[in-house]
Amino acid sequence: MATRTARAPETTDGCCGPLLAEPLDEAHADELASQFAALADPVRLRLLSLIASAGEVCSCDLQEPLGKSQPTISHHTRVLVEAGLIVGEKRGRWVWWRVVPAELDRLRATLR
Amino acid sequence: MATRTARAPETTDGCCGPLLAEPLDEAHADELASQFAALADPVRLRLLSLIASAGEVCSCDLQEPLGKSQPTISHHTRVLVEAGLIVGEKRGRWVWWRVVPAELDRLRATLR
DNA sequence: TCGATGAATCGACGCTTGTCAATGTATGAT
DNA sequence: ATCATACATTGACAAGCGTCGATTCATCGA
Repeated sequence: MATRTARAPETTDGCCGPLLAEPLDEAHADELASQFAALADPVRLRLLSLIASAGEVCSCDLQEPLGKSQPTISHHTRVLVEAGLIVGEKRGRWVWWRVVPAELDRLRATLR
Repeated sequence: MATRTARAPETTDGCCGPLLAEPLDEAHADELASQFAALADPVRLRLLSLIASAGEVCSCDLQEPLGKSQPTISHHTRVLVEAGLIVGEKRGRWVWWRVVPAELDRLRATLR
């Protein structure tokens, strides 16, 4: 969530230009790989897709369409947060999730 | 390699428009996830990057920069082939690898 | 203050994955 | 025909990951 320390976009500075232009060094490869790993699970993709297409989603609306337990969903949102792809804001009793378009843009840009 | 049945781009037809426009169904999520999984390893990313930036690369030139054993590299190329991201052509004694730009484009397009 | 509710954490389980040594297979040179 | 070389496959092992039940933590309403 927003209040938790998200450690992903420590990289937002200048990491990882086009993957295909010049060979990656190991450090950048590790960072990139862990971001792609966040997308390498069907449940997380559907989660991300749900959040993105709705603009903003409460956790309470995720469990039913995904068909997973509450701890499992919490685990997946955490992975996406640590990858910098979504952020959660705690409002009242619920957490509202949004995507981070800039981070998706960065990822997309590496596939050039 | 080119002669092995690559089972990835059975999807090249019309799978998976923008991830962020509408919720993914489970089938598409599975396919997409396995493609991202192919990118979710630092060795494979560097492998892909090496191939892409060189245009075409012989396997014999991969082992040294990657610092992995021959079977390990063979394993990773296989994963990338099955994801449809590279193709290999056996010429003489060597296999030459190239990226499949269209497939990378498809993947990139899903991150919108 | 207390009980109820939403979400994060913990512990455990089975499955998948990355890695390598050993072996197999195909191609080229002698 | 035989040997050397380039790559694929197999088998095995450790590490990582997805999942859930149980528990804990935090927030709100009564």
